[in-house]
Amino acid sequence: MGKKKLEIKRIENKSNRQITFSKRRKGLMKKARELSILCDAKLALLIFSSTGKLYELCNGDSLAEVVQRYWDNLGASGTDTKGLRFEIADIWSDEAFSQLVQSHFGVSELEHLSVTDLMELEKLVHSALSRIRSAKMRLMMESVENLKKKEHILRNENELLEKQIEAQKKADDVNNVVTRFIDYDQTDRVTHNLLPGL
Amino acid sequence: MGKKKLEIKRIENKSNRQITFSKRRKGLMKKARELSILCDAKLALLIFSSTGKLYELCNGDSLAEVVQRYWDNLGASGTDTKGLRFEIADIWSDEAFSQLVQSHFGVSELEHLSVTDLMELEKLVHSALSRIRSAKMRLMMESVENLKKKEHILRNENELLEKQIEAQKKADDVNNVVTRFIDYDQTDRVTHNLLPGL
DNA sequence: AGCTATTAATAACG
DNA sequence: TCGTTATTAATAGCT
Repeated sequence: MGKKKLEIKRIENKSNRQITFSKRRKGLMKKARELSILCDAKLALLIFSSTGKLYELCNGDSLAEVVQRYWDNLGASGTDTKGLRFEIADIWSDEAFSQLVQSHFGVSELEHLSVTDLMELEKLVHSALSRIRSAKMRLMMESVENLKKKEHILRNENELLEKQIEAQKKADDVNNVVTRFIDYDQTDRVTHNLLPGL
Repeated sequence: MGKKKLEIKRIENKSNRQITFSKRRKGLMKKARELSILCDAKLALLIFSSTGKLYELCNGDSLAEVVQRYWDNLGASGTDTKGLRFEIADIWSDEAFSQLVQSHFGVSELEHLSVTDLMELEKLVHSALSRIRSAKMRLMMESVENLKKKEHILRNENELLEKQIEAQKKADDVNNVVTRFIDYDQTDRVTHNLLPGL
């Protein structure tokens, strides 16, 4: 969906690859967020660029997760306002975060916030982080539980089927012997009469 | 991009939500795959439908590896002084930790440590924490993968058994007809001779 | 599960 | 890097 149709294979030109990565990553995350909102789905998306940079999205909220990366990786200092400004400035392009700030403080530019506001924002983002973590953990536990249940059900089914086969094998053996007798007894007439298809 | 612009909010109609989920999930996964190919990116995508069904996409590495890398990324390094102090306070009741501090610094009370000691401890605890987290995540991902593998194997086994049963049923039907003929023909002698156990 | 009118994403260019 | 635009791609509402 560009000026020309693009073949789906590795883009060799490094610069073009980087541009396409940036655009498509943004688009992908947007669509992921939309899916989670529209359809009430839980999702997690992790993307590592070819240079190793990590982008991730969890449950439709890219903001808190990106902040999580900054928080844990760079180590946000509670008192270093300059550092906080810098970090948040880096993720400032994020639409959801921008909206959150707008609705919370009435402005969308971080530069307009006071130190007090920024500290409140910091706290808010931090609590979002822990909620996201616990939600993520719960999801994983749920998926483990689901898989275990599935396994159990399948095991039972398997056992049942195996018993059925055993039973049928026995019956079949009996019939085989009988059948062999019939063959031996030259009763072709009979089988042909009764089983014209064979 | 449909006949009408769709507002991005939860679709209340269950049927429509399901349809949209199915369509958009497919689209999202396609785009994720394209991104990974075009831009040489590693990615992992997990989607849980509202009914709990899991869909996942993961290129290159196993999901566990991608998540592992993600987790390692988070646990790299950092000095969140406030957060860490809080965490230390929380786990302070733990005897083992107390002993660790004792053996490391010669005292078991945090209050007796110098700022330098506390910073060292902080670093130590942080790295321990990230190692624990990464181990935990790895274990959980492994168990998920194992369970999925088991499920797959069981499903295949089930399919096979079901096919066997189908085949045997057919054979059985044939034999039943033959058996009924034999019964009708008063060949009790034969079955008794050949199958004294029945 | 398909179809089509629309909207949305984006490749190439500036 | 950022914005614009010509195209292609995705999909919402129907059937």
